[in-house]
Amino acid sequence: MVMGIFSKTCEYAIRSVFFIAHRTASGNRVGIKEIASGIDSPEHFLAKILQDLSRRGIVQSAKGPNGGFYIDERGLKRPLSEVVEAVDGNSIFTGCGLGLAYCSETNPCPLHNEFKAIRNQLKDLLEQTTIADFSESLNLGITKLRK
Amino acid sequence: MVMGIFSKTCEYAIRSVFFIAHRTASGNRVGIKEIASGIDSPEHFLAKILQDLSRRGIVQSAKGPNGGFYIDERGLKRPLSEVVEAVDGNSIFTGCGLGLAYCSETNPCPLHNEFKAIRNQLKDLLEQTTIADFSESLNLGITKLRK
DNA sequence: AAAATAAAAGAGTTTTTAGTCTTTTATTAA
DNA sequence: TTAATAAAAGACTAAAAACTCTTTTATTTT
Repeated sequence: MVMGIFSKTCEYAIRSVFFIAHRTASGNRVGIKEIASGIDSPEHFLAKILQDLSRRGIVQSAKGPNGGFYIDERGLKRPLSEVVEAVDGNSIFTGCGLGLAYCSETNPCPLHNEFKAIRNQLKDLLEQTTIADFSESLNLGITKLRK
Repeated sequence: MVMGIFSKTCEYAIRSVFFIAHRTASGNRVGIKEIASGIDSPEHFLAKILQDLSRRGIVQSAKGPNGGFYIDERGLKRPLSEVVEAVDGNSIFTGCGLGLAYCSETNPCPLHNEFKAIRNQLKDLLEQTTIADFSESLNLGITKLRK
């Protein structure tokens, strides 16, 4: 009954990539402890999420002293939709609002077209904004990532 | 990782009220077995959901022979948003997309305004359509409720 | 009144999501 | 080359959501 648009895992993923992007703009790295406390998430749980994002090349990591997570030039230009898809899959963009597997253009559920418009708007938003897009507002303290 | 807009419970709830409205337009009642098979949901699980909707007055029920569920005149005019709120609460309309409790107009998360537009669109859609609105398209067989 | 019917209620189990704890591996700096 | 550091990996536990099964209560028909 908590019910966000994304899973909690995905919320942590998005907040963490924003945080990492913001903190590693000048080539440095940031550790899991700092990220977890910076975005108010459970440390080890976030570690799992970042391991996965790392395997997928969305974030980069380095072990050992001065190691940590960072995001390379290409990563900063990635749309947010890639983060969301990596974690929650693409059903949020394509799935039927009423949970009907058959639902399609030719075989629509009662709310098919209405939901399509909303899903497309979400899709556009996530595809048009990149990970880097939010560093600026975070820098200025206009937006925040902690609870 | 299945991730619809609504919980499965809520999807069943919406599909069942559409089904009941459609089947009981002329004052008759429909039993839980028929509803469950009509919308492809687990019978006893749906029973719980309908018990709850019944307590809230969204659907009506009658025990015994010729008993079953139905929706009265007032119920048919209820907006879909009441069904959704009864089951999933209102966080879908009000919650922060990134799961941040503090997030608000004066203390926005990085995606606050973007998500607000999407949430409002969903809210409008659900508030402007009533339970009865879909009987017609179901009658014509244009839309369906089974998987 | 008894039998049949059908929802209500209660008490579970299963599955998924979220979160924790411990050990291992890689890297770096002294 | 050893000690320290930090992510990766693995094996868990906890909580929530989804689902099942059984018993009870209300209603109606015979």
